[in-house]
Formats: sequence, C-alpha cells, structure tokens
Amino acid sequence: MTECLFRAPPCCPVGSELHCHSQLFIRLHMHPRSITVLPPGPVTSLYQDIGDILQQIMTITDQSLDEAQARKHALNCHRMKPALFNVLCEIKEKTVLSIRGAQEEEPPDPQLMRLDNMLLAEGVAGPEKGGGSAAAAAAAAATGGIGADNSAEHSDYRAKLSQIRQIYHTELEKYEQACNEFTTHVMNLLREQSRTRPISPKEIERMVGIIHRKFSSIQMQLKQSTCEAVMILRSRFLDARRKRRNFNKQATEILNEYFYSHLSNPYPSEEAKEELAKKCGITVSQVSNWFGNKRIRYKKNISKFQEEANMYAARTAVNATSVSAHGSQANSPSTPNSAGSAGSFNMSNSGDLFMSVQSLNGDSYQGGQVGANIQSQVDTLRHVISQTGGYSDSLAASQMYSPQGINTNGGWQDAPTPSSVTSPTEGPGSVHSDTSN
DNA sequence: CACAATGATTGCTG
DNA sequence: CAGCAATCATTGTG
Repeated sequence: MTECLFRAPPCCPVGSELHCHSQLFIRLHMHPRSITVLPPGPVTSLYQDIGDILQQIMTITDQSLDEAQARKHALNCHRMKPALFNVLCEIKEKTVLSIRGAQEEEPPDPQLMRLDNMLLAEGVAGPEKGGGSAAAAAAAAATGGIGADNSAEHSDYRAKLSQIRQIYHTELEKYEQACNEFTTHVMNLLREQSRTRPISPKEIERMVGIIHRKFSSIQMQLKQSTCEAVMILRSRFLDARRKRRNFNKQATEILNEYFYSHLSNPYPSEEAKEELAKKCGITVSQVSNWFGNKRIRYKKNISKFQEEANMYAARTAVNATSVSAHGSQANSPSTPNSAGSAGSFNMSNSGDLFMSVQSLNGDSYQGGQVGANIQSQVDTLRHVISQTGGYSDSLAASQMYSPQGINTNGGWQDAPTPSSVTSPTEGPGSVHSDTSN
C-alpha cells in the first residue's frame, strides 16, 4: 500500500538507494529553484544532510505515532525540505506516469458484465418486483404454469430466489460499506502523508481506484456465487418439471380425437394447437410434443393403434352425425368433428355409408374449406367403415386401417394417397386441405 | 420388480 | 424452426 517512491525511479536499478541519493544530490544542485536554497559548504556534508533526511522519511512509517509526529514536524521545518519535496514530486510524477501508462483504461470485464446481466435477468439484481420476481414469472411461463399443482413449486422457487436475493443485497451492502470505509481511511492516511511525502490528488485517486478494483473483485466473487446458487435453484426447478405427469384422461381423449380425425394429415396448425392446449389444460409445446410422439409411435406400429383408432373414429363419427342431425352447420375451424356435409349418413347401414364416403371423396377435391371438413370426416368414417365391416373381405385389415398418406419412407406429407384402396376419386389437394385452418 | 406406456429432451435435417 | 427419430426418465400396471 505504501509506495516508497525512493526505491522506484525507473532510471535507477531496483533497490539502489545509493543511486537514488546521489541522483537526488546532483539534481538538487541542478534544480533551478533549489540552487538558491542550497547552503554553502562542503559537498560531503550536503550529501550527508540529504541522506539523513531521506533516511528519516523512509523510516517514518516504522516509528511509533508520537515519534513519527515529532519527526514529521522536524522534517517539515527542515531548511531543505521545500527543495527536496520538489524533486521528490518530480521523480514521483515520472514514476506515476509510467505506472499509469501501464494500467489505465481497462475495458469493462466481460465476465462481470455477464454476471450482472444474469443477475438482472434472474431478478436478483435490479429493482424489487412486487409479489414475485421476473425470473419466477418467466420460469412459470416456460413450464406452462397451468393449474394449481405447479404453484407450490413456483412459490417455493420464488421464496428461495428472494432468499438468495436478500443475501446478495445484504452482502453487497456490506462490501460497499467496507469499501467506502476503507477508501476513506486510506484517503485520510494519504492526505496526512502528503504533507511529508509527495502525494498528488491524482495519486490518491489512483489508489482509490485500486481499492475499488480490489473490492469489486470480491464483489465479483459474490456475484459469481449468487449466480451459481440461482443456477442450482433453477436446475432443480427445471428438474422438477422434468418429473412428468401423465396428462389426464380427458386431455388425452381430446388429443386422440383430433389425431384420429386428422389421420391423413395429423399436423395441427398453430391455432389448432393453441385451442387444443387450452382445451386440455396443457401448453402448446406439450401439444406439439404429444403430436410428435403420437405420429412417430403410430407410424412405427400402426397395428398396435388400430383398436384405439377405431374407437376414436367411431366416436367422432357418431359425434359428427349427431351434430348434423341437430341441423348444426356451425363449423369451428379447429373442431374437425363437426363436418358439415355429413348430414345424411345412415350409420346403421355400412353399405350406404361406404357409398356416401365414395361420393364425399369425389366431392372433396372441388376445393376449399368444405373439402377440409370432408377430408376429416372421411378420415373418421374410414375407421367406422372398417370397424363395421364396410369393406369387402378381400381387403386386408392392414390396408383398411392404413393411414392415408403414410408411405414406406415414413411421413404423411409426401405419401401418395392410397386412393386405389379407399378413395379412387380422391384428388390432389384434399389430403392437405385441413392445414389451411 | 420388470415391463410397457408416455411425456420430455436431444440431435439432426430440410 | 418444425418435424423426425432416438433416447431418456418417470409413471403405471401386472
């Protein structure tokens, strides 16, 4: 902390006090303002004199307070003090300049910035938010945060986060207080010392800077450990999310209904996903997950899903007919079960039904929204037909149930419609028509 | 406890 | 970025 300027002039070999002294001596002679105050006398006595003064200054910090005070006073009154002080100032200036050049203008630490940003984003730093932190809200949004079963976890998370926040702030406050106290102390000390040794305000400033840097590095450690704590808390929270819970039966049914009634193109649009999510009480991404899983698992083992497919197909077909029987023409774009043109189906007669499907398929490519509804109705009815034995015996079950659009390469999208089996007249465009929703 | 079912995640692709 | 495929991890069931 205490810089011994006598040891540091860049022109001198390190620790060469003799060099310093002799240099001082020469410079005292050369110094324009010093010349007048130089007393007459033998050079050796002058040298001795200066040497004594320097020795006193150098050892002043080792002395007891009272002793030092007396010495300081004596030094201040010394006849050579002003001259010596000037020279020391000059040397000091040079030293300081060289030091300053080396370590000025460090860029803001990117690590610190990262930590700050994270703490801010997590709601640990920055202004306190009423009720809950931004992070908790964000986390809640990320998990979909529906229902009451998550709220316990959320409040737990919030509580822990605010605990971290509190600790962080108290520690930060402590550090700041300590830093201020220490800075003030050092500044006073330096001001006091500046009377006996050359210390410019800039130097004090620099010292303050050094102290602040030291303290901010401690602060950074605090921030780092706070970040770690938040990360641990977060990961625990997210792990809790990973503890999946099966969707309730109703949600699964809704999803399955949609899936099997859109078997030709089981890719719900964004709006449809949103509506399904709302209906099921899950998030849109959960809907996406579900459809992704369902598609892949259905495709992998179609036969395994036959029964399920038939069940849902039958159910939705019944729904559709009952809806139309009531004369309802209101078609929601995301409720495909309400296919408007299915009105005249006689479900008790599979033969008629088959014919109806044929004609429906024939109509379907005439385009537009009607086609979309019809297509989903066709999807549904195909299963009903297969279940009720509507197809001739010559058709294998796997063909009957095989989803339209699935080819051997997998995927619904590129698959040719198996029109030769189920809908000979089905035209292009009808398969994908419900994506227009 | 083994196994199947199932929701979520990850890596890759177009 | 949506979707696929593989995989992980948990839950449900016999």
